[in-house]
Amino acid sequence: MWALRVPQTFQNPVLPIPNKPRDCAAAAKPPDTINLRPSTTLTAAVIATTTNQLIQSLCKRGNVKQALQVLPHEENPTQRTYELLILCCALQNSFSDALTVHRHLIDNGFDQDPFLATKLINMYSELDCIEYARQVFDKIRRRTMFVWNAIFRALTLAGHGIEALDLYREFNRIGYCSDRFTYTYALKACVVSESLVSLLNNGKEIHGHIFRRGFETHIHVMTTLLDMYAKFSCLSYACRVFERMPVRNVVSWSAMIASYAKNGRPFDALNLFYEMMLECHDFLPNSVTTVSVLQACGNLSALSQGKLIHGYILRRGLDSLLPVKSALVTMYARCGDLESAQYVFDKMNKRDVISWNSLISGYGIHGFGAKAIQMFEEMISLGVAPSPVSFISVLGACSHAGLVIEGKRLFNSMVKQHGISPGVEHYGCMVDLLGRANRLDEAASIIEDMPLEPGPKVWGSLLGSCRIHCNVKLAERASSRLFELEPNNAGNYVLLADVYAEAKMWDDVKRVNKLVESRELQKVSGCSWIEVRRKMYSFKSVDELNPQIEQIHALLVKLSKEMKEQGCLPNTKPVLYDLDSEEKQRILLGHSEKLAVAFGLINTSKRETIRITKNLRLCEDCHSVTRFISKFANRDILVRDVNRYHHFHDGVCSCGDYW
DNA sequence: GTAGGGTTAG
Repeated sequence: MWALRVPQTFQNPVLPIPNKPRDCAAAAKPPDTINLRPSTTLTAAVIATTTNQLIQSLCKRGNVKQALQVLPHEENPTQRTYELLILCCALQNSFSDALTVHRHLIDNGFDQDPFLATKLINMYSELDCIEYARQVFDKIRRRTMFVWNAIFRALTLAGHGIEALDLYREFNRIGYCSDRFTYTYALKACVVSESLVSLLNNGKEIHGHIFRRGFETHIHVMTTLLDMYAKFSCLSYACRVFERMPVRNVVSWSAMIASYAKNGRPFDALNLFYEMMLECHDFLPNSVTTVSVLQACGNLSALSQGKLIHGYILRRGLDSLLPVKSALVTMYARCGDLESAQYVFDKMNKRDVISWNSLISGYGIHGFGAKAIQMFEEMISLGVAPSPVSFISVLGACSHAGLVIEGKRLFNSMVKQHGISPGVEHYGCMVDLLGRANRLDEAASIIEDMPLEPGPKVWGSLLGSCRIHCNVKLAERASSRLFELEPNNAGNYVLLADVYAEAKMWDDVKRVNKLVESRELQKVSGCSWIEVRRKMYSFKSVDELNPQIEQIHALLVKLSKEMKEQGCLPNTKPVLYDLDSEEKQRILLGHSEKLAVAFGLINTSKRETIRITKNLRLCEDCHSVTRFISKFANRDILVRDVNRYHHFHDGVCSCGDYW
């Protein structure tokens, strides 16, 4: 099935290419007196013996304006002259000059030249003028494979996936055969679609064509195919493509590592990286590979692994590129080592908006909202324009720190001061900011008034806040929308059941749990992990696999007695079942994060910070127990949950019990 | 004359 949609741009097919002033065209004589800068006149004139050569020479120097001054004096501009003019306009990013060249080319009868049409399509694509590229394509009668591939590339780069696939269907219908380039563009078109409807089936259909036409051995096509499946989170398909590739190179390995890193399988990403180091003797990982590996380390909070990779990057001299440095900043921040993140950032001799965003979000997840705002403002004062992601980072930081007024101010400054209209993600941040701060009505009215369709993330933020502040009515409203939008996301049902449990509405808890069972949904079970002496240990609730499990349980029972003696009673709210208090306490003692903390206490030295990561939100009881342990055992404990960091020190948590 | 993998958020 092909999805069809007429693009908006087709409604106005004739685009304004201005007419060349005729008096200029009439002056077709040798350029004996042309007003050029003295230095240019000298150097260009020495090399050029004809006007065509002079124009070409000026283009090669990037002087498109001067080349255009000379152009009217050339009676017979050649294809090569136009080619260089087009390339120069694209390189100089000059749209007005591009239109002049295009007009001139039409006037001189070159508009049906497929070679120049290809170049024009590429030029308009680079100038972000996809409508003009499409018009060139529509007008050219002789469509070579270069012309077709150029428009597929342009549409794909512009994110017009549906339009590209629509045209690709036409291409096949007419009887053209895809080559290796067409296949890569068509596959990419499936993932860049602006539509909410998944084009995975189109991708699978193209895969079928590739298979039947014997392109399954082509490394570029296969790598793009692998990447397409990964972008649709179809990891098993991506793996199969990777495994069946007859030849692999650094790009195919990197693509597979990135697929794991981006799809919640950081362990596999790291394992594959190491396998690559062991198995591949003809090539080494490059900077792109290491960026994905750093991302995996950050996702795992695997600080010592991250440091190892950092060492490797330095030894190989891969640290000169900005993406590697930004990835290092993120890795250190996500691994809980903000000092190192700041150190890497400080040592950067050049920074772009992404480097700043990395640091801002780092401060955000650690709960240092004011510092994140300070960095955001410093970035602007240094002349770096904030991107939409900068606002997500800084608004997220406000949300974690409860900085409602500052968050509102920053949100309002988006359009007024920076010309960025808020996207769904920004509204989601505001719902989160207000909701967490128990301003649930305000959060709900943000959703009602927003000009965009609130997606599942926005309703999810509201439901999350309803869970924190136990608002049954609003939770029911948010979840009914979420059940429509994401019927298979078990997390939403769990959140609603949490709200009912807290309100002691046990019949409703049962009803929601039955719904989960009847829909055969898989709840994500809590999992925590800890890195001890460069090894990762993971824990699930009621874990019997760890050889030290008895020792861990004994320690937790001892600590819980100690807590009770000091008047700290267990918080049984997080237990969703209607059980007696003792049974609830027993369940609470089996929570994965407590097991990991106890394991850390047993297996690390007194001065070491215990670093734990959890795949879900930290539960209230585990939070208060960890706070107690940090004082009682005099240990610094760092816990990263799905949202943010908690630094426990001397009985206090950095989140101020606000998370 | 065209091609594959990577950085920031939630």
